[in-house]
Amino acid sequence: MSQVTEVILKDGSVREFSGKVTALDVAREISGRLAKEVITARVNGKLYDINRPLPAKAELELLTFDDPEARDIYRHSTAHVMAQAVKELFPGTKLAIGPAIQDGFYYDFDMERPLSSEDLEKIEQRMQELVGQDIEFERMVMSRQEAVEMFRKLGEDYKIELIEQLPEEEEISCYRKGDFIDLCSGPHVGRSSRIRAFKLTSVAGAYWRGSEENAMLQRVYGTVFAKKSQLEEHLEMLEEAKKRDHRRLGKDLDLFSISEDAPGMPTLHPNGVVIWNELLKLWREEHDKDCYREIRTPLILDKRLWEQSGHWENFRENMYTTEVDEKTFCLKPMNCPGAMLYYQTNHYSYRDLPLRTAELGLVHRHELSGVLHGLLRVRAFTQDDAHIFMLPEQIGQEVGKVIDLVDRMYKVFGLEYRVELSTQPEKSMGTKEQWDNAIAALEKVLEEKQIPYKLNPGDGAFYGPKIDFHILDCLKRSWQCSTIQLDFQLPERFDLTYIGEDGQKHRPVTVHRVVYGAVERFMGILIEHFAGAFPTWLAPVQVKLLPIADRHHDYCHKLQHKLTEAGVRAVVDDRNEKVGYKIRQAQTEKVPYMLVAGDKEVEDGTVSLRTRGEGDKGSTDFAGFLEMIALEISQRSL
RNA sequence: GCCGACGUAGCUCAAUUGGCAGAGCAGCUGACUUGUAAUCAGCAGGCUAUCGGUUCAAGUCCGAUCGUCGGCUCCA
Repeated sequence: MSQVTEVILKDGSVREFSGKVTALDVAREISGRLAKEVITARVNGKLYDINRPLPAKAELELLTFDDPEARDIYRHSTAHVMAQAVKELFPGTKLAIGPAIQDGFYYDFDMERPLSSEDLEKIEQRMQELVGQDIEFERMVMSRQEAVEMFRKLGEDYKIELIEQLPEEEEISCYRKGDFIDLCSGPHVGRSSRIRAFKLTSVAGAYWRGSEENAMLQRVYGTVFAKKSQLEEHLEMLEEAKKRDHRRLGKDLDLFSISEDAPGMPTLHPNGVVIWNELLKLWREEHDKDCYREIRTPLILDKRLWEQSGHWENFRENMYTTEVDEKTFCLKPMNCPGAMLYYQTNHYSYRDLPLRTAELGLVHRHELSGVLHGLLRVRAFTQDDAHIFMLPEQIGQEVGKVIDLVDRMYKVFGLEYRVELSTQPEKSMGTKEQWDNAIAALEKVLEEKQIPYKLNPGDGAFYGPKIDFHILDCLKRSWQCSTIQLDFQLPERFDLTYIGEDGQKHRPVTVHRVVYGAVERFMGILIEHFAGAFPTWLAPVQVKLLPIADRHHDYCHKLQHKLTEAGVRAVVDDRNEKVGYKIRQAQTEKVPYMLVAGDKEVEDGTVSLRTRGEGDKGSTDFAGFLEMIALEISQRSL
């Protein structure tokens, strides 16, 4: 009796096959092209190898590289080919893990000596050969014991550790490619020849399971695509991203520098300070609208205070200290204790709340040297902080107002963001009940505002849960900017009170929140976001006046004066150079507007306008230009 | 902090097996008086990150320190 397989395709059509049939067979039936491109199949809702026989009744969906799940399988299979190549080239290498990641994959290896970039080339070459051999990825299911024994024989200690930690009911599967066997839930791409355009990009150390306690492994990163053109496009994109790197642009545009003598503590140059001041101007305008009151608290405070706040216990390894008069003082890593001291200087009625105190506070945190990264990860930074003291029933309203403020301000820059909610970490203060209430309050606000968010269990601050706003940089790395953190602990520790309607003392709730996060980091993100071509309102120099010859200098200086009076940042390039040269420099400085003036313009009282983006715009009436640019600046147009 | 790579003029980069540290741009001086992305000529610019070692000789080789860069979250 021959077995019949009934296949239901995505469009609802039904096909019948006799005997063993695989997803690849079905794809071949449909079209030769699909057979070439199919990577994996969804069979009755489960992902299947395309060379795995289908069950008697199969609802089948064929997935190609365009599908995100198939893409990850493709990447993961490439990681396996790489592992095979490494094991062949470096016998004795132990395999750890090799997952798919954004744009590619990696594999961690435990090996005798570190890999060099020449090794990467060799590995890549060997991979090319393996792919060319067109070996089948063969799925093997085995018992837990069989698997452990097999990997013990192979000396794959990490695989044994992984198996032992898999849940009891989990099926143990391996994949064999020629002589190479790896533990893997699959599925894979069927045959190695399906893997086409790959490149190994870097090698780095990485700890087994990400913990410093464990062995340091060699991690090889790679990227892979279904088509060569896609790979090339991706590599070009990375090159492009490098040009946007804020560290490169910070130097080119003379915005900031970081001295070897102050690692992680940036020095802002005059151009950077212009941007800084504009950011703070916007910030103050928007905060005034929401009735924040700005305060300033000390940089250095007695250790006693940090013991009271709980920072000494929970944050000590990140704090700088100094001895003065036989007392220990700490350089503030956060602004909250200062804000608490301010609250304590007065008595409050429930009518005084919410009290919104804002502070642009410079904080220092001793981050590990290896994590420093331009302006994006620093040791000294200015938080655009605020502490809101409120009645417990005001939480929803106040957090909602902050969310609106963040959204309003990010829109000015055209930045997109993702929201995350983080809950109670292992190391934390307060009771489970307090935490649960706080988390519930935050969830409620997000849901009421219909904001999609990702849950980060255990990622909250030690004093309370938080809502984070993440912005992506040019390399799609995610950076936390705004954060809204509930805190039931500090009011307790500092014994903050207000007098309620009942005439009794009550405990206020505190929200810590930042919008930019760190002003330095936000600037770094903006530099990359705009690739240094800032919108006019942020541009360090908004207009450059370019006289053609010496006799036009006076005219240009007169116009510069008018621009400056109107609040426009304008400079005259009165060096003894040709206009082409001056234009070239203004362009590389990414100045939004250039005004060229020669005999004709002086005579007519006009200017010849050139914009950064569109080039020569021809003769323009100066008064009209002034009006236009003043409006553009005041509206903070993008 | 850990793993790896790197550190030469303000910037970008050269310098053969260890054999006199060099170029372009920027800067300064002068000439040219300039019309939409680089005018020409000249001058100056350095304790090769720091400290120590090997050597007749070190930018180059060895060791340490400091810093920078890429990773150290993605679970078979």
